[in-house]
Amino acid sequence: MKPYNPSEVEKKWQNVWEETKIYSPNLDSAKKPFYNLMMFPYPSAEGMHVGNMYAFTGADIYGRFQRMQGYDVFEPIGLDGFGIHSENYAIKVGKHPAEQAKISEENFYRQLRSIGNSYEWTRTIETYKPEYYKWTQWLFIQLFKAGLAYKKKAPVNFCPKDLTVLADEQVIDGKCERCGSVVEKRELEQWFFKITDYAEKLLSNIPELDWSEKVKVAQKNWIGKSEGARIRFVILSEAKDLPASQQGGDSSAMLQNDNSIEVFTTRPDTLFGATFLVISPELAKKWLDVGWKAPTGVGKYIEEALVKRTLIEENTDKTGVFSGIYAINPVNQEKIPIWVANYVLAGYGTGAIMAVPAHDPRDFEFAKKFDLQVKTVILSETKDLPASQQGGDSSAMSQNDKMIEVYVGEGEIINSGDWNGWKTPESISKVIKWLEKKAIGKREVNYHLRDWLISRQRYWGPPIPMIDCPKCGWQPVAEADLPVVLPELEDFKPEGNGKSPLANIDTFINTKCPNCDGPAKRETDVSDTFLDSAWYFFRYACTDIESSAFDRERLKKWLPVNMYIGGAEHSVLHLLYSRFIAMVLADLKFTDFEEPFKRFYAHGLIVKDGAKMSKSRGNVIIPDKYIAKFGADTLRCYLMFLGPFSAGGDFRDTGIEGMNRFLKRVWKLCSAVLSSKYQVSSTENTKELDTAMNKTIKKVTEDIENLRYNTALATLMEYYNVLSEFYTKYKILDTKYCKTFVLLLAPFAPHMTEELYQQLTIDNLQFTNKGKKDSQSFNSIHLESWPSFDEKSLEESEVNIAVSVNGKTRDVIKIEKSKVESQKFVEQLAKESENVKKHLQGKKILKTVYVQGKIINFVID
RNA sequence: GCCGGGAUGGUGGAAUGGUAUACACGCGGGUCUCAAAAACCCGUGGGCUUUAAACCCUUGAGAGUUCGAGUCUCUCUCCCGGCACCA
Repeated sequence: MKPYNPSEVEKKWQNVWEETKIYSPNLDSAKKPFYNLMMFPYPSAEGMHVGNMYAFTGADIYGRFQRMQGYDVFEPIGLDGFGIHSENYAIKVGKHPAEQAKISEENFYRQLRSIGNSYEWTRTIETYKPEYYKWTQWLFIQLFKAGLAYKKKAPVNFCPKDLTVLADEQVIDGKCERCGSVVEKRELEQWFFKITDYAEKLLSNIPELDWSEKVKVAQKNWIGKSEGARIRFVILSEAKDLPASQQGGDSSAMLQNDNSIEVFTTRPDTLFGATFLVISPELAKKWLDVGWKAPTGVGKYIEEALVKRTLIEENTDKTGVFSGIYAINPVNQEKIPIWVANYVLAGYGTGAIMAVPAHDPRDFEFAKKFDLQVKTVILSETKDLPASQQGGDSSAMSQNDKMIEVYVGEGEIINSGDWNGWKTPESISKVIKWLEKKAIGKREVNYHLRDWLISRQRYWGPPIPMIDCPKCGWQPVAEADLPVVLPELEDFKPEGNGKSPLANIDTFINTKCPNCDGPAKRETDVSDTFLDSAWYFFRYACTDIESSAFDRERLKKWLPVNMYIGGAEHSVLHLLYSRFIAMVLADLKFTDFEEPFKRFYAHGLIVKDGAKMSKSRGNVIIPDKYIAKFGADTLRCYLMFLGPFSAGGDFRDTGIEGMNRFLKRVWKLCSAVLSSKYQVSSTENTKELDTAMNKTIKKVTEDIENLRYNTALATLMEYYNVLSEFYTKYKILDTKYCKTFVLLLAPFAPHMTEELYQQLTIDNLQFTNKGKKDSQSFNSIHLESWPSFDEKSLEESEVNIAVSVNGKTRDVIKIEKSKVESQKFVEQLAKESENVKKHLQGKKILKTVYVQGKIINFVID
């Protein structure tokens, strides 16, 4: 056999696989469907880096393993090429995004082919092609029809560099997720999806997901459920200059007709301790707008606070001003002041809070700064607190503030009339019932999750398929008229005027109303890239269907996705959006499942020299040159051997050579075995080989099932060492050991194992191809059955038993397997060991612990 | 601040409460060669500057549970990731 030449072998088999379509399951007739999905790659112009390859290889190994287990594995691939990132790059290199997309697509697909994954190449998707985004637009329309898409003027995140708005999820630490610019708050009219309608379902479904705890917790925190009460405070009638709110239904704490103000709290049990109210500057501004005559200085403060709000929120200094108005605490009728302060958020709850400085650190800090009353109403359960701290009215905190600290924990309610003696938090619901009875407040649940801001003022995305008619209002484009094709624009750059470049194209804008046929105008914004990727896995299974986005029966067969592998950075963005879309489609009776991903596995990150790979650092590794030098198989194995798949690793050139050596040795051994004339089916000493083989099968199988690829490879190396040693010694090795070896290695190094397997089976007729599929022209290793192991062969005739004295190992003795059950025998043998004798000499054995077949421990005084 | 995950040789890492350091990288020595590369062989946690045996120490620090702890419990230090004025 020829020496190992990866580039030759890899090209050869990649072509054969694609021609014979061995990775293309029949989606309608498949008996055991397995949807193996990896996260939609964004086709960056620089090409695929090793981080991508790491993720894809890990996912592919799992898919290949399942295929050899007898599943009809569907492993699709495509490109998420719409979006700001692609558009910005096109602008940078002075190309049109569509032109750049073509170049990137070609390059990315070439690279994807070179890494040797078992992709279904006949069902690719590119989000920027009309045959795909037609259905993205269709999806938008379904949401609109269901009342889940609406356009509204709201304070939104605006990126001054990308010149577009961003969803909450795309703002990290007040900065643009993409470019890192500090995000501004702007009041703009935008399209939203009502993801908040699904907050409860998104949350309550989490326990049934087979996802890592980390990702589940991240989603849980992002949804951020808080249970509590909405409580009404009457405003003192002296404040006659306050106008009542005209329109009802406003969820914010606008003044109600009966001159009251509402707050949300998770601690209604501390209501007796509420010594003042605080409203957000935004809410105060609304009051001003409807005619509130604020005292001098208050209006100025509000304006200033609002300006500061649009900047970065790094300044957490609490500021505020007394509004001049008082409210009545509904439970004790005390007159308490209303303040306007920057530490209250406008977008959460009612935009107003009741401040309980004794039991909330933020309120405490504020009260301390402005010398406001602090009133303890929860008795601390911590026994060693000074008695002075435990209860009583402590308004004079400024005189002795060391004595008073905030207590946020649980305890007994005190100084609270009827509630005294109740234990919190168990009695919170009791408190709420009490409040409801007296019509002071009612139970309320709030979520951190906001509606998904879906519109973008950019060019490179699917136009939002909506038409604004002066008579009929917003109307969806007729489904028969889809897609709304993205016009080819010369000047596609964003202008930053809050409008998409499409707004300059009269021929695009002017259209007819689908309802009344009168003149109307098209929406000119495009949708967020995250919408493209929120449903692509539906379409993969239905790329051959032209009449609809997907076929219900097809989806029933293939979805939810059996295994989804991707980066943890999408824990809240993509995964949450996809779950939302899947739930909506289920509710609209398009599909039969709510959760799109049964199992999600987050892989680790590949770094270079300890730092995240990035263009700006100049440490991005493109796999091409390594593949050219060592082959994709070597690189695949190297990446998987770095460490646990969930942990990622540091990319280093030196390790690759080691892995290349290993594969070369495997090739060499198989070649030698093949060319040796005397292939015997059994030799004198094959017992140890059988044991090693069966052990290896067991371990590798378990490891791959649990995505422990690094230890699977280590086990294979150990197995190689056994085979190699044997062969060196006897110059003979039955090919079955080699066959098993290449079968186990096949998911990791698909090309070389295919070549070796073909050689090993070429004139070996007694070997039947059990896993053989319908119309294959050759018996690919990748369609073979995964080796099974014989439990009996795992048993060795002799076992090693560690002998320890007081827990310290002093010797290891060999015992015949048949004798391990007799403790007496083992004990006696152990005591005969010279070294053990030495340690037992003159000591009294207090106790002997024997763990069968493993260890015997003598406890001495 | 809250939540989640970590810390093991020179390096990446391995270990259902039962022989810590598997597997590999690197390094050292050797074989082959005029020489080098490749390949192959041997060695490789520390005490320990000869070898072998024995002994002692060693899984971030300290305590505890246990016949026995890298693994379980508590306290602490440091690192990584997420959320963060969400009432």
